[in-house]
Amino acid sequence: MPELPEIETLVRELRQKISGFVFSKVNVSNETVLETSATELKKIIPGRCVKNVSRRGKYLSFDFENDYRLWFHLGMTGQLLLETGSSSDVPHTHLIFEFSGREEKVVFRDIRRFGCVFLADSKKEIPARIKRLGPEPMQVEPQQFAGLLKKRTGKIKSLLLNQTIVSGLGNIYTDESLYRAKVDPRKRPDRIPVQKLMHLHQAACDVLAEAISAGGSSIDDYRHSDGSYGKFQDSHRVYGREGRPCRDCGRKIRRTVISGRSSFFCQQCQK
DNA sequence: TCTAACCTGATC
DNA sequence: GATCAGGTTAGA
Repeated sequence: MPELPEIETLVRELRQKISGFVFSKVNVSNETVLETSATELKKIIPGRCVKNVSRRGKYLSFDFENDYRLWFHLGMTGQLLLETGSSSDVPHTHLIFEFSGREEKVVFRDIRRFGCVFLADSKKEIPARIKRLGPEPMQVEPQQFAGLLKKRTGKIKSLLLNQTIVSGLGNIYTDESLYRAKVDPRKRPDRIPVQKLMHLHQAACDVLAEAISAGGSSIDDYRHSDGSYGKFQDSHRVYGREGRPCRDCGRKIRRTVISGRSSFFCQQCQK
């Protein structure tokens, strides 16, 4: 599910809603999503105040004092919800965080359990998973973006999905970016002019910004922190539109498989 | 650089 | 029953 716009949406909501909240306890019903032991979590979390909620790539973090952070990755089906009722009955609820003097609880739910949660003292050490991330697409210069891709081999779509090159793009937003930049997802970057790669960077920034404004894409499992749906799925131009007409030329959108992932594109428009 | 594997559920 | 799904990664 969740790519950069979906995580950014959650970050903005949760920052607004729980900044200043102090954790009182954490309930762990499934340890398999934890990369930090339940024992340590229960020892460290209570009493910590949420100073900020932030994002790096597809990772979200609750920021405490002294650079202590609680990191979340939502995998394919992860959800971070702010709930008031009894959330523990809902299947696949793995963690529930409670706050001092507050009714709301932060609930981590993940059907397929590809997500993960871990604590880190960022002052001592940046977690390896975070450290290896490439730059944020919206914070990198177009020329640098083009340069990062140019020096690699492989299909452009695979490279955009590689989080160590650029972080935050997933299957939806790579396809949507490549469509807008009119680049064939199967093409190798050494056969794409630098100008076009820079155009691709602009396309990615545009798509990401629009998706954030729409609150992300809710196709299957992604939900806002209040359980509501994102809206950007209605604006997808190629993703999930196999056989339907291209918005620009009317030809049928094609589906192929790249890096084991479905890839949607218009063979007429994307060269 | 690419594939298979990790998991569960929905759909064909 | 087989196939597919917003991700990541260990191993070939």
